[in-house]
Parts: sequence; C-alpha cells; structure tokens
Amino acid sequence: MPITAIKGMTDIFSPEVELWQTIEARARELFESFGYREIRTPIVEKTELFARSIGEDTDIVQKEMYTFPDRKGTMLTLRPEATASIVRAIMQHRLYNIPTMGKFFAIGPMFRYERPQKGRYRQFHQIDAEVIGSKEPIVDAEVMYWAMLFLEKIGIGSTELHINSLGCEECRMPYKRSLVDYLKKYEASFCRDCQRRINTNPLRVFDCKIEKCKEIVKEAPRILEFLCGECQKHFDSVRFFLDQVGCSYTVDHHLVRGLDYYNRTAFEIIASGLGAQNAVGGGGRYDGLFKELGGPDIPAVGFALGVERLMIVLGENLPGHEIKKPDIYLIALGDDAQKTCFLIAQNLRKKSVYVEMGYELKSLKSQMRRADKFGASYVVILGENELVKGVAVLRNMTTKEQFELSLDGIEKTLAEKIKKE
RNA sequence: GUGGGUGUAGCUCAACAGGUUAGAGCACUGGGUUGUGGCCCCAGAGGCUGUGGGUUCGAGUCCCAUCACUCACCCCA
Repeated sequence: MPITAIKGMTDIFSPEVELWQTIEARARELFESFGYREIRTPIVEKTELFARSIGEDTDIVQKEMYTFPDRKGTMLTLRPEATASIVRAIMQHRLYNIPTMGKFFAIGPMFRYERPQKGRYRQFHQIDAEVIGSKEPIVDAEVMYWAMLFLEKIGIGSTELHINSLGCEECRMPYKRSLVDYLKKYEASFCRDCQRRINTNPLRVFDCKIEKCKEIVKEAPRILEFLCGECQKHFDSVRFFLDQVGCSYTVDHHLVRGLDYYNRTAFEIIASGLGAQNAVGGGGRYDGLFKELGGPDIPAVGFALGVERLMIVLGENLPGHEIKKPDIYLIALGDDAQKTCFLIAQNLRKKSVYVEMGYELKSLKSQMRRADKFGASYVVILGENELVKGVAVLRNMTTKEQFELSLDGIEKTLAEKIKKE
C-alpha cells in the first residue's frame, strides 16, 4: 500500500456516508425552520484571521493549525473552526445590513494538527451555526434549543447541556485576579500542568482530572459570584428561556471555552460513549469579535457540533439505513446482446429507473448471482435467442415468475411496471 | 509533543512453551451437464506474518529499532 491517507484524516464511504447524508439533511431541515441560511466560506484563510479571532495564545493557534505559505509567501491556514471565517465573510460583504439575514449555518471540514484519538481527528466536520446582530439572551436560549432539538431529532436523546457565564470584560478581570490569588495559595499542591495553567490560563485548572486539583478547585471563587449586574441579568434570562421551552441543563461553574473570543454565555453538550472527548458540541456568545476584527460592534452567538462525534454516539443505534437496490438488473449474453442492453440501460435511467447491468460478458449463472447480490427486484435477460425473436426475458426475482417482453418499446413497458410498484 | 496497547489473506481471527509447504470463517472466482440467483456441494485464487536489523541449527512467535493504527495525557467539536 504505497500511498495512504494523511494521519487523522479519514475516508468516508458507504454505508456510513449515507448516514452522513441524512444527518446533514436533518440539520438543513431544522435550520430552515429556524430561519438559518447556509453560508459557504473558503476552507483556507489568511492565518492572521484565526490568530486574531481565536487568540494568539490559545493552543489552537499556538500548535494546532495547518499553516503554510502560498507561492507568494502569504501565510495561509486551513480553517480550524468556522466562526472566524463566517464573521469575516459577513463583515466583508456587509451582510449585517440585510435585516432578514442574521442567522447562518455551515457544514464542512475543519483542520487541527492534533494527535488523533477517539472522537478527535485532524480533519473533522462541524455543523456550525451563528446568529449575529442581537445581544438578547433570548437568542442564546434559542440557539441552545436548536442544538438540543437537533440531537433529539437524530436520535441522541441522552445528552447533557452544560451552561455557564464567562462574564464580560468588566467582571472577568476582577474574577481572574481573585481566582489566581486563590490558586496561588495552593500552588505547591497542584500538579505540574495546573501550576503552569495558573499563569497561562487559570480557568483551565477547573478542567483538571487529578483528584487533588479537583479538591482544591471546589472551594475556588466562582465566576457567577463576580458577574456584573448586566451579565447577571443576561444569565438569569437565558436560564428563564431555557426553562420555558423545557430544555434542561446544568450550570457548570467549571465550564471554560478554549477560544478567546467568548463572553457571557458559554455552553457545551456532553454525551456518553465518546471516551475522553465527551463533548458533541459547544459554543457561546462572542459580542466582541466583530470589533476585534476591525468591524462594527455587532454582538453574536454561535456553536458547533462535531459530526464524527455524533456518529460515535449514534453507534449501534444508527437509524436503519437501506442502501438502494436496483429496480432492474440487465444481463446480456454475447456481444450483440450487450450492445442492445447498454442502450436499454441508459434509456431506463433517463426515466429515473435504477438499473444495474453486467458489464462483463460472463456466464448467465454468475451474472444471476451478481444480480442477486445487488438485491435487484427484476432481472432482464437478453441472449442470442431472444435477440433473434425480438424479445427479452423479464424475471421477477422474488416470485421467480418470468416471461418474454417485446424489445419494441421495452423501456416504456419496464418503466411503467416499476413505477406501478 | 509524552505515555500505554496492537500490527498475520479484502474483513474477523487461529497457529501448544520458538520446530516442516502459516490455517479457518466470511467475501471473491469458476464449476455442480448446453442459458437462470439465494441454501448446499466441489475446486481455485489470494499472505516476503507492517518494515529493517539482531539472537538461534531454526523466528509469525524472543530482543532492538522504525513505521502505521489505536487509546490516554494535553486540548477541543
């Protein structure tokens, strides 16, 4: 096997690909009900876009991006997430000026140079949604509701919605200070990773899986106690609307997001069966991002679902997926018969009949076996004898009944027969 | 980047404590009377045992290295 796919990048083919198609179709349907419009942005962007939006100091930007110069030396990056590109596109085309266009969705591949493991790949796919132009908490709630409803619709019922508020600039700084002060007191007791985190990204200490660290963190100050009046009001309101639609959730004080642009509402959807990578989706509010990227001051909320992770969670409970079976399998015996069959096949397909045919001139027996493997409903046999008589044999594969059909207008006869069933 | 696990036929797996031409099931190809599928029967094809070294009279089996896959850390969807 000389050339294989790149590490962490997978080929998707039947029968899984059909499942991908339905998942995507369901997402599109549901987006439509909520008024989302699709947006397709390039997979490659200038590196600067991601560096500025996601944050220079984040892991994604520091060590996980596929970055390379193009032939003129411009630094480009394969998108590691969708939000930055979408925000860029909205700004570039001033889409925020169109009153009916505030909700966008995108489905496609993302790239991160990480060590692959269960539920984590270097090329992975996201279903992404972004709502721009409103700072209202009602939107946050609706966005989360979409995600939970979608999961339910595709058969993933047992998930947990975790929410938290990250506050705004005003309340986050005092909180961070207070948290760092607290953590520093116990610095020596933390694991090496956490000791590092205290300085680099103190909020992440909450995620540590080591018992000792968890123990200390339990008593740490909570962001929610530091929220300013506005942020508190916002968060309460988000909760109110979630309650109203019967969307259950847990407030997770430890929930932190790895991208710098989030503020206020942050959420994650956790599912079992995923191993260590247990989030099927996550998102939050990013009111400052447009401005940060040099655009107008436009508030926004968004989220992404990991398609591969959805697949893992669906696991065995995949919605039954029948691969389409041919209506007719054409068997030709001999060169002349094959020429006629070829024409019949194409004519039938023009009439939207699913036709398979034996391209190899093999024995009738082996062609019948192949027709059976395809699960064809009917087989049409055309050999020398039939050709002379100007007929073809039609065999019903379930009843085993067979009779001759005139070759004259045979496509019409067959197409009508198929459509009647 | 750091650890652990695993690499034998297209797939799923065998091969006693190192011992002849590495096996099975499924899948594949052909056949079981001239041109009729599923079940069954027969036959066939398919592997430099991931790769490279080493130990040994002898290595799929033991050792080292390397690569790939996988799980976990880290981080995230």
